[in-house]
Amino acid sequence: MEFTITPTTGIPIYQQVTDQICAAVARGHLKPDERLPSVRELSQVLVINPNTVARAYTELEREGVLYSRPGMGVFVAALRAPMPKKARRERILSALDRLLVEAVRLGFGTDELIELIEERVKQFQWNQPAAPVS
Amino acid sequence: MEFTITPTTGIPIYQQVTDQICAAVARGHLKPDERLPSVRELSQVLVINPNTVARAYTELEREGVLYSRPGMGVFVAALRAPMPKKARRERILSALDRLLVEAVRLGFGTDELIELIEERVKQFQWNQPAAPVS
Amino acid sequence: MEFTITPTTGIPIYQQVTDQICAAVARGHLKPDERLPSVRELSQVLVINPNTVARAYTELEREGVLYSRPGMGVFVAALRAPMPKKARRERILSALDRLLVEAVRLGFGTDELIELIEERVKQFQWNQPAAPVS
Amino acid sequence: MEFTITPTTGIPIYQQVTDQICAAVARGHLKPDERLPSVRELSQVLVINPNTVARAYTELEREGVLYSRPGMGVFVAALRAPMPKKARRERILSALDRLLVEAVRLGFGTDELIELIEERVKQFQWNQPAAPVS
DNA sequence: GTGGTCTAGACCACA
DNA sequence: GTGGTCTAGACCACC
Repeated sequence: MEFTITPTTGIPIYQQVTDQICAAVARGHLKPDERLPSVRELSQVLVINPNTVARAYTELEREGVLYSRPGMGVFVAALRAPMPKKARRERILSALDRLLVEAVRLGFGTDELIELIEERVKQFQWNQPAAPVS
Repeated sequence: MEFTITPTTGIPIYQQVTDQICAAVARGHLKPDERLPSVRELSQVLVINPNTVARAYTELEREGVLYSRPGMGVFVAALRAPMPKKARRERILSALDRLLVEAVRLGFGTDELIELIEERVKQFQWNQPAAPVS
Repeated sequence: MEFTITPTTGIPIYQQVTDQICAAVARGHLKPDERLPSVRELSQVLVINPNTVARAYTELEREGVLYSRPGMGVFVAALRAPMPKKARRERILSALDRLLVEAVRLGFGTDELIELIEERVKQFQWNQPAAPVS
Repeated sequence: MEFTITPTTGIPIYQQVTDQICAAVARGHLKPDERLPSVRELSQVLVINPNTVARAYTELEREGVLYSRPGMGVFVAALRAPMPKKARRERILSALDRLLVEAVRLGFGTDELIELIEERVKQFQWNQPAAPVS
């Protein structure tokens, strides 16, 4: 459970938190019913406002990735039914298009881009599909 | 010159405009010294606020992708020197990471992702590096 | 005496306990002067914190539904005088409105809703008024 | 578009707002692409904090009931695909059970309850199914 | 101790 | 003008 916040990147802090939690869940670093750090705890570690952590937790709870038991803490939810194939495909294509637009703007070729992806994937310690979390 | 605006996608409208112009330039659909539609014209076609189009043009002018001749209109600038390699790499990696986070969340594996990219690239009619435009 | 606890439903656990005890009393599954399981016992069965069970018992004692004999345990109280008609009506209307809001959100029609209620009531094995318990 | 806030009822304010907007949409009082009052406007009318209104709007946006265009305002989304029958049924049954528990506690009989519902439904000006909104 | 809600006020980006 | 994010600090209910 190591999170990194980059406040200057334009990506909202609460979203950086949700993304990293999702990735940790999908890769199995966080297992079902495992307890996450408390709101106050995590806010101190990341040096951000407790409300910001709470917002991240709340959103993931509504997405079904986490569940909270007041007085007890926040926990990883059991794996959920996979989302419809079509919706899943649409979401990844939308994200992919954003990358391709940037690649075109920067003058990257297909081969160079794929090479870059394969390199980055290794750093992610990820190459097999994990359980979808949202 | 066919642009598509999706107001609800979270990506600012002015940025959707700049992205699509950049892509058109990089892929040769817009050639140097070619004239773009006037602010008023384009705003009517896309059904968006003229200020938004003006902002997109201004930004691209500042980036050196376009130039304006007062009273004549806005034109595509000549190809520019490529940006520093390090900055270029950082920008594409940042965009790439956002895609990978989404892919992990949705449970895509490396192979499935790369396959998807190759398929999408064909639809983009793009596989060779073009001149960088910003 | 079979209780079901659903920790994730948003309804506080102590309230789920009081609700189910009240319902059991009102439907005659628990009779006056019958002894309830001890706090420790029930907390083990339901896998919840003993404090939570204690709170439920204390609350029902305060409401006059249960009484405790120190050293002996907790017992079902004799039936009490009904609460004022106006207060009773206000409480059920408040609960009813919450249901109706949900029904409207989900697009249920009046008929469909009432049909559902009649079906559910049968499963509750309840169709005659029982003595009010709180 | 008349909203009523009851701060003392225990139901969170932001949820009272979301409920009333949902009901208005489902009953057709708010039509697709209709603009809602701005965050600041509504917060002044209801005498609550702008953040609270914003939270209500944000949640409904994520549920797909509303959409926002930064700089323009918040609008009613087009009707969405209905949710799966099973999920819909589960949600209404869960809400229904909460009502039945209260009814049993207060000693209401089936007939009395249904009579009450039919009476309340008339005040809601609602008896036909409307489009589901969440 | 835990999470949940609300208020207040600031700053930014968008149109 | 609009919505979006973040901080600060308060209060409450729950366990």
